[in-house]
Amino acid sequence: MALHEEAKHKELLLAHMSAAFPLQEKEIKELFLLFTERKVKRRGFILHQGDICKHFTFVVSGCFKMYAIDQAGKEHNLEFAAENEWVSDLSSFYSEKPGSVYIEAIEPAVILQITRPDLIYLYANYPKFNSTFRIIIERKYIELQNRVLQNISATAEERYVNFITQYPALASRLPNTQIASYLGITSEFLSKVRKDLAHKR
Amino acid sequence: MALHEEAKHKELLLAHMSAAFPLQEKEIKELFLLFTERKVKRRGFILHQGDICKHFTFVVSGCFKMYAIDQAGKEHNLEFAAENEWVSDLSSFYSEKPGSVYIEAIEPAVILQITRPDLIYLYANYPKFNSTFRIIIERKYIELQNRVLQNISATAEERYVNFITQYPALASRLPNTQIASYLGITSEFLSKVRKDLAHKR
DNA sequence: AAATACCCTTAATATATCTTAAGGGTTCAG
DNA sequence: CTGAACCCTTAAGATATATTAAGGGTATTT
Repeated sequence: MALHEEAKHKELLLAHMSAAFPLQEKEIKELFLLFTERKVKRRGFILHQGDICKHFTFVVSGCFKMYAIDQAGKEHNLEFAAENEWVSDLSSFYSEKPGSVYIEAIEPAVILQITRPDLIYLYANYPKFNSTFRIIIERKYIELQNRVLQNISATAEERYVNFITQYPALASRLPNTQIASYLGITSEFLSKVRKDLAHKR
Repeated sequence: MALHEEAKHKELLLAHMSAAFPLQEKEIKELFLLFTERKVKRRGFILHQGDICKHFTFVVSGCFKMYAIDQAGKEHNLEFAAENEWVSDLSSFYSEKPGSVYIEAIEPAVILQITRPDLIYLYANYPKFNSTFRIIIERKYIELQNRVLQNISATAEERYVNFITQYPALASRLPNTQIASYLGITSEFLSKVRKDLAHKR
C-alpha cells in the first residue's frame, strides 16, 4: 500500500515533467529510480541555514516556506512551495557551499527528492532533462521578476491584492503572518491593509 | 576592419559561453553563425513595451536598462546589463506574447543577438547549449532571489550600500536617478541616504 | 481538557519614505 | 555654442509603514 501510494506520487512528478518535453520510457525509468520519496511533518525542516542544500525537491502534497532570518531574528519568506512545485536553495545547491536559508514544512508534506550527483547524471545521459529543468527555472525566474517589479513599484496594499489574486489557493491556506512576511510588511500592517480593503467594498 | 571588430566581439561571447561547458568546433561555428552583431546608440531601444521579445541579447560593450512604466508614468528599473551580461524579456521571449517592459541603452552599445528559432535550433541540435543556458538562467535566478530578500528585509540605506558593494563598476557609471529607480526609492530620498552615509564616516 | 503556542486585530506613537518645490550644476542635441 | 534636458541636492510637509502593547480567539500539544 505504501508502495502503491509512492507509485501514484511518482506519476504526479512524471505528469509535471512531461508537460513541456514528453519523456521516453528509458528516461521515465531513470526518473523513477533517482527520485526518493520522503514524508515531512508539520514544522519539519528539509534545509537549515548553514547546511549545504543537497537535494532538488518536488512537492507532492503539503506546503513549504523558504525563509531567511535577519540579525534581529525576524523571518523573511522568500518563497512558498505547495503541490506540483519545486523548492531548493539553488545558490547552495549549485555552489555546494553552506546556504543561508531554511526550508520548513507549514503543513505535513510528501516530497520527491533527487540529489545533485543524480541530477548531473541525468543531465549528462539524457539531454532532455536539461531542457526540462531549464524551463522549470525560466518559469521561476519570470515569477521572481514580477515580484521584484511589485516590490519596487507597488504599495503594500497593491502587493497584497496581487498576491491573493495570483495565488488564491495559497492565500486561503496560509496564515496572514506568513503572507505578511512574504510581502515584506509586518502582520499588524497587513491587518490594517485588510481592514481598509474591506471598507472599500 | 568592421569585420575584424566583429570577430573580436564574438570571441568575447565564446569565452563567456565556454566557461562552464567548453564548446566543440562545430558548436562554435554554429554559435558564430547564429549570433548577429548590432550597434545601439545611447537612448536607443532594443525592446518596447507591447513588442514581442524576439531576441536573446548578449552585451559586448555599453550598458542597458530594462524597465517598466507604471500608470503614473514612472519608470522602474528591473535590471541593468553591461559588458558580458545577458538581457531579454524572458517572459515575452518564451511566451511569444507582447511584453510589458522596455530595454534601452544607457550608453552607446554593441550587442550580439540570437533569435528564438535559432536558439531552439541550437538547443535541439547541440544539447550542450541547454546546459549552458540553463546555467546562465540559474545564475540570474540566484541574483534575483537575493534582490527579493533585500527588498523584503532591508532598509533603503542597506539596499543602497549593498548595491554599490555588489556592483561597484555599475554604481560608478550610472546616474543616481537610475540607481534609485532600481532600488525602489525616489532619487530625492537616495540623496538623503547618501548624505546620511557620508556623515557617518 | 488544560495549557501553551500561535494568530488576528486595534490603536497610539515613532520612523521611513514620498511629494512638491526650488536652485544650481552638467551634459547633450541642435 | 547655446538652449534644453537631465541630474543632484535641500527642505518642508504629507503619507506609508514599523513598533509597541494589549486583548481575545483558535489551534496544537501535552
